[in-house]
Amino acid sequence: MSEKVNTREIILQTASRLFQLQGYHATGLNQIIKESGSPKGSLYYHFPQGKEELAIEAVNYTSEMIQLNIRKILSKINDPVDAIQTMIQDLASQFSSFESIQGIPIGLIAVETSLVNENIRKACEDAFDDWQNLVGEKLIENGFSIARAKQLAGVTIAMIEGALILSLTKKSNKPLLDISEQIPLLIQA
Amino acid sequence: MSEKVNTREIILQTASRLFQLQGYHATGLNQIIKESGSPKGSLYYHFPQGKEELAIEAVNYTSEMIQLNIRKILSKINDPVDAIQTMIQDLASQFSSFESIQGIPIGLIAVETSLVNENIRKACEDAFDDWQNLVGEKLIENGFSIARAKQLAGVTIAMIEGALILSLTKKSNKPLLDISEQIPLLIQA
DNA sequence: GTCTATAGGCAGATAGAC
DNA sequence: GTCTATCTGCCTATAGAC
Repeated sequence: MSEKVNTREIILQTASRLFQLQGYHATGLNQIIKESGSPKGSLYYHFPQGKEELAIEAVNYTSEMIQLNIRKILSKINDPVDAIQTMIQDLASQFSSFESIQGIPIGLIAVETSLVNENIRKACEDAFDDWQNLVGEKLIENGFSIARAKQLAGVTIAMIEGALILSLTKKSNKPLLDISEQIPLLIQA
Repeated sequence: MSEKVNTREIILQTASRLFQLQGYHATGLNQIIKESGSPKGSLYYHFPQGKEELAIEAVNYTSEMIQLNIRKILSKINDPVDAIQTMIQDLASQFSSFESIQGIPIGLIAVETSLVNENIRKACEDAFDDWQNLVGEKLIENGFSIARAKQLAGVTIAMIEGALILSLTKKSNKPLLDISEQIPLLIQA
């Protein structure tokens, strides 16, 4: 109903994007308020705990966006090998266009903060677990044992995160495409 | 000959350790000089370009330590599957003891800086390439084609980096052990 | 080569008007 | 709920004595 756009939402989206691109420590609140067009007072009104709270909410927000994407692909493609390969190739195709990449960044924030900030680390752990569970359920539906499905889903997430690191570093989507090719070797009855 | 320990070396080792644990942006020069016991003047004498130069040298230093470890394992174990699994399990075993982990950290620095600092990014890319080449040569010696060996070596590095992220985030070495189990599926004649 | 003091800027956070 | 002014502290970097 309200024509007024939600200030909190704008701040959150801006923060999510910047944390993803630059990481936690390299992203300043001043940059977030500047790019979101909101003053600092509003930021601290909506996120009273400051940068830490904002980071946790941003991780949750990003995780949910990624979950939506995973669900969409998994429901559209029946074969789990095809589905996972499509997920990876989707990421790879984003790579050429812009620097608007989803997904690594939680890995980035996770490693930056895992030894330093327990609350943010936990948010990242939850994100990884949620993605892993989505993939794991798909494998269980396709006849894998629960234990094997969980393991393979975890391995898949690890491969994707690692390939994203290499792709970012090498400025090429080849590492992503290379792991996509190996999925059939891993996932076989 | 000189009883005097090399100041430059101490600064470099301290910086390497801190960058690995905390990342580039979270590590301040003040912390480095405090923990190394060297004054700021010495740091800027040995690394005139400041933090960026120090980070590049630290990445190179860390990469060489890891290369030594990879070479040692690859020369001791003939079977490539065994050798790679041993590398991964070595990493996994470091995990329980301390927070003295090697290896991720270059992934951490890589992602932190890849979009922001071209010189540091390049140093990280070189590190990844060196590790990949060591593994790749081992596979070529064991009968894999050059193309397939390069691809598998890259996939191996990606899996290790990704599993390290998950292991750090979950505070468990299980993700590393899980990828180790999959190596035989990937590497087969 | 080693060390100290300090400059200059930006960080996260807060107070308080509106 | 929104916005500005400001505090304190840490950051990288430099100047210059020894």
